[in-house]
Amino acid sequence: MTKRTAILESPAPCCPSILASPLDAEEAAGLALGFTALADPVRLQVLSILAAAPEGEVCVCEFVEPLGKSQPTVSHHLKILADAGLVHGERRSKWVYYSLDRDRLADLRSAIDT
Amino acid sequence: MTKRTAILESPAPCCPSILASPLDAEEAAGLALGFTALADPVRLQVLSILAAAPEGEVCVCEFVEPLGKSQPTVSHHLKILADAGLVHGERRSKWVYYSLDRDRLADLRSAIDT
DNA sequence: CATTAGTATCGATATCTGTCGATACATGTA
DNA sequence: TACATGTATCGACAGATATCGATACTAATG
Repeated sequence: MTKRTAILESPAPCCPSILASPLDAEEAAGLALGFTALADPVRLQVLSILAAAPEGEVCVCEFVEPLGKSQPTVSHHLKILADAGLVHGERRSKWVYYSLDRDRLADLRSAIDT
Repeated sequence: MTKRTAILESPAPCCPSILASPLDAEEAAGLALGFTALADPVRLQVLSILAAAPEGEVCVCEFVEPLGKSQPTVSHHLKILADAGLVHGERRSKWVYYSLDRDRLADLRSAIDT
């Protein structure tokens, strides 16, 4: 038994909450990875642009001008967000379209839920 | 008028949401400061310890052993959390007691609310 | 006043991170 | 095949950050 009470045999205790019980170092490290992805202005703008996109997806090239960053820098931030599971990229011909993973964002939100 | 619709003359548009409309660089920078405070395992543990404290406050010296960090390091992290508004410290005789600011945490949560 | 104990600051250092130019890779087109 | 365009990776560098020992500050106590 873990120290967090299981809720009806829930298969994966996906997201530890800060406020439930004191986090051990490992849980904290995992959560910190997620929040590190949010801890940058450019990446927050990326997420907000994705969230506002009518089609739900945005091509890499469409980020460059509004963010005011170079293409390699944009690519770098998209990779960090993708590694954190917050976005997903899909190549369609020459272009790569990124979309927001709202479930993953909800996981992080619930981690700081009261 | 700002681009965010005012809600009944709400005085301070305290917390921009990622998902409402595309953030400008300034809004994003402000939010990133908050998430930067959460982007560290030690600080997440600090918050979880505070949240679990029955009295709602914890003395600095009580963090050192469970965190496994030196006293200066603990003090450093508490300062970062305090600067971000997530905790508040109050000196009582020799000791400084820190408590969690749940409202500020809720602000950050709402910023990534769907 | 001297001492003790808790906390914050300082200085140093190793590591991480954001940024960009150059370049490689991928894909469509002439 | 050669070329053009979109994207990712590489290499380098400046700035930020986590950490700790030494030290200064604060408050109680002998």
